[in-house]
Amino acid sequence: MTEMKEAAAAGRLMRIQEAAADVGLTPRSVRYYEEMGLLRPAARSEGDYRLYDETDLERLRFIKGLRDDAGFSLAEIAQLLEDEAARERGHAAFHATTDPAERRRILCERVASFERQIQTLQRKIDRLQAMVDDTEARRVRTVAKLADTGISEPC
Amino acid sequence: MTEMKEAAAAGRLMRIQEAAADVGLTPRSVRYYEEMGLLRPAARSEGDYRLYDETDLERLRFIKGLRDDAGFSLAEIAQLLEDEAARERGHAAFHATTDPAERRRILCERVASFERQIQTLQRKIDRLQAMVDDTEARRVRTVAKLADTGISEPC
DNA sequence: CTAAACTCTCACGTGAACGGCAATGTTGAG
DNA sequence: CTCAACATTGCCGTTCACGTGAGAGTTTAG
Repeated sequence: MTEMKEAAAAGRLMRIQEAAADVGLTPRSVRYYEEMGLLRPAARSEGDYRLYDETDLERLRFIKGLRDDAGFSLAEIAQLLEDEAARERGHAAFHATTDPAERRRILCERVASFERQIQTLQRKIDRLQAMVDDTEARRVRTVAKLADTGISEPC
Repeated sequence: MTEMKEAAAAGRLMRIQEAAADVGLTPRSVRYYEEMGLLRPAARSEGDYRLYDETDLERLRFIKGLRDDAGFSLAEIAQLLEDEAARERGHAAFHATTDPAERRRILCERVASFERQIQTLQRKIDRLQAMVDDTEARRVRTVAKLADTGISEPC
């Protein structure tokens, strides 16, 4: 039992099946997302196997979230990931310099990127909330009619 | 100028193009939704033209909202409309009886239906909100790193 | 070293949600 | 009544987001 339970937290690289299963996708979908330019595996094995690391998994979870929860198309997700990519490039650039001014600029860009992402999601939430409010108003009107029936008992 | 500006509020019936344009859909989509069982036009002309009334338009707007804003599939929308249909049947049944107990039962069912719909939408909002919270947390961490750079000026 | 299990890259197939065209019929203004 | 404008059904085409092999190569336990 000296074998590792799983390719857990550390800097382990996983192949496509394990990676896909981990985030709840199929290998085919993961390859398709790559084809669409949504991600590239951290590395390739000698035999050209795709190898994913933890940041890849986070990215895949992010994609899945946008697809399932928000109903974004892959094209829209690509837009959001453009920002994400810029942040990662910024991360490298951040560690490549020691100039405080430069570091500050990189971090500021990241913050702005996060804010754009939040706004995109928030707009969707707002529209959904409007639908909820609308339905709620109709519910309230119906409850009012219920009171009109004379019987004021709950359902 | 005695002609009506548009087939405005009243009990006017509109043909498919006007109806579709009014809610921002194409005639083709409207026919497809009918084919999928999402709605049936209020009436047909003598020559079998589809004729839509105001409640049809509301229904179409509801469908469009679920599709565009919530990203629901037509199958999921069909589920939600099952409830909507039940409400409309309830509306007829409501006016068909004068029994207060029966009327109360119908209204209670409508309220429950609205509440189910709200919950479905709310679950989606919650998941989106979780993504926003996540992104917000990352933003905050980045802002903290910004403070660490020594310069405490805003961006 | 072998064999099973996994992976690679094409490449074609599929279901959802329409777009678009054809052949035909209906409406309504003039 | 006529004729342009709109409608009908039917059917094939398309895009998106994958599913599903085929055929060949790679990894790794034993």
